[in-house]
Amino acid sequence: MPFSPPGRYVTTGMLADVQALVAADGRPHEEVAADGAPEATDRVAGRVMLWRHMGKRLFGTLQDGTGRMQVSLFRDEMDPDTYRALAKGVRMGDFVGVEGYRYITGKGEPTLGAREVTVLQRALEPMPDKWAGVHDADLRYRKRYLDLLVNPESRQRFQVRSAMISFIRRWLDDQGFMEVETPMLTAAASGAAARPFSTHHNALDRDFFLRISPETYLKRVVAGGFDRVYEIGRNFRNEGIDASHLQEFTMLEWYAAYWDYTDNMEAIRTLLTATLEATTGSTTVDHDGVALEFGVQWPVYDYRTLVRDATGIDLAVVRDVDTLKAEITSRGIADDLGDTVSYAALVDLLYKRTVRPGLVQPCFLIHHPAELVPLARRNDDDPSVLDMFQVVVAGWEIVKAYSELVDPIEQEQRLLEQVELRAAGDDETMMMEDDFIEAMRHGMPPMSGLGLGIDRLVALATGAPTLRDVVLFPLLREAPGDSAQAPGDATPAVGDADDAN
RNA sequence: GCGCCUCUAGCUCAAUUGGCAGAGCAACGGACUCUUAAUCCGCAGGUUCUGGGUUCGAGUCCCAGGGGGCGUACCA
Repeated sequence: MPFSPPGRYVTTGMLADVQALVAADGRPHEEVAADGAPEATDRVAGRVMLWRHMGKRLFGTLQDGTGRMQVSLFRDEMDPDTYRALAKGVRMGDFVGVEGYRYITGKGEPTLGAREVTVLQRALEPMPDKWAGVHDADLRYRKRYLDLLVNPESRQRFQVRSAMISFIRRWLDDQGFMEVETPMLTAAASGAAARPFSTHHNALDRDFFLRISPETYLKRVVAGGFDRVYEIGRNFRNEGIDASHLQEFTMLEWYAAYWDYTDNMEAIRTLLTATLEATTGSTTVDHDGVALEFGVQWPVYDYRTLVRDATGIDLAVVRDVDTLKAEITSRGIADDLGDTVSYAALVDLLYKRTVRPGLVQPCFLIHHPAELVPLARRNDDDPSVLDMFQVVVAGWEIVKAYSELVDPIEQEQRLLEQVELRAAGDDETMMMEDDFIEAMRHGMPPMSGLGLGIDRLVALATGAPTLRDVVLFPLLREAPGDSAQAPGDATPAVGDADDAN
């Protein structure tokens, strides 16, 4: 059967909306038909999910972004040849438009009785099993369109994701924050302790890094006079993959002049509870059968106290690499620490092994040792710790924030210490950024910034066991036999390639 | 990176101790006037991830490689 699909199909509404209208009408078919040939009142379009052919009558189920709705075709109500062609020619997966009249079937199903059916586009490949769907994780990630089509819980995760980001944007806008964009291709990877991806700019014949954090650029923006700014965007870190880590992940960072970290503690608690309430309808999140309660005051834990209670190691006393290394190994917390050269890396390892897994309910973790973050402001009463906090939930860090270091002299000194560590073999230190120091020398107001891992928040809120389930197309290895080139391998064709777009 | 598990038809899964590779759904042909995963009849569908090995005989056992999952290490 030859179909000639049109490029456009005007509907009178989305499926869920039309279905509600039909249900509200509520007239059985006999009643509608008693008045003679019923007039078409609605036009809908969607993908054919079911097509049940019963001789002189057939029922189809269409699906669009709002839901599903049943349509029916009667041979007696249209040209028999057309009916036959549609009954035989339409397959699951095809897109069709249906113009028809409203009625309720004997079983109570709101249905659009077709006067005219338009095939909008055929599907040449078969749909996944209509009942079993797609379960294979590999297939779900590589062919996400099939996953979204047949797995409602996957659909819903991405709807929640979108709603959360949208809500967060509005909230920040309402608080007087301005959304800005800063470079992803940068000369120095800064703002976090992580290994970067590197790439090459041909015309400049120079290597660049994909940003691991927008932090130092956002501070430059604040220095420029925009007192409250935020950016929602991708960060890239050249690290391993697991349930709570992705190579590219979406981060919200904001900076507010004249705030300190305590202002951010209050702000993030307000924002997160409001976001959960608005997008999931509750401030309680189920996590493997444990109810995570966001709607209360979150406990505040002192970092070094927790580490001391969990391990017996007092980081206020143990201040150098070698002693700490000895303490860790002698207590059997870790054995192979031979290549770890920085105090910060050891502290971090200690905390992640012993403390973090026990932090299940939402909590604030504050006053990390000063060595951990070279961009954070020291505490006035105890300069060996930072005015900093993290929000930890279910063993996942979803927020990191601190009062910012805005003293250029101290900043330069602390970045120099990072450079020395790098020279000693720690490849996850920050790089020196002279331009950032210079910006600070021109003057920066006191401020506090905050970073929120959007993917993790969405995964927690939707019960997704892994971040790959809340990212549409997570990075995977090349599929066997896949001829597509990875983006990094793309070679421009001969000639000008710059007028694409 | 390392360790463990896994890969069978388009999809979801079977296949006894190593003994003829199967089912449901989808597809294809047909029947059917109220279906809801419609039902019924028929038909077809395979490099059992790839390559090697052991064996009279391998989906099954062994070796190497690839994809995926989980754990672990690094990171948020």
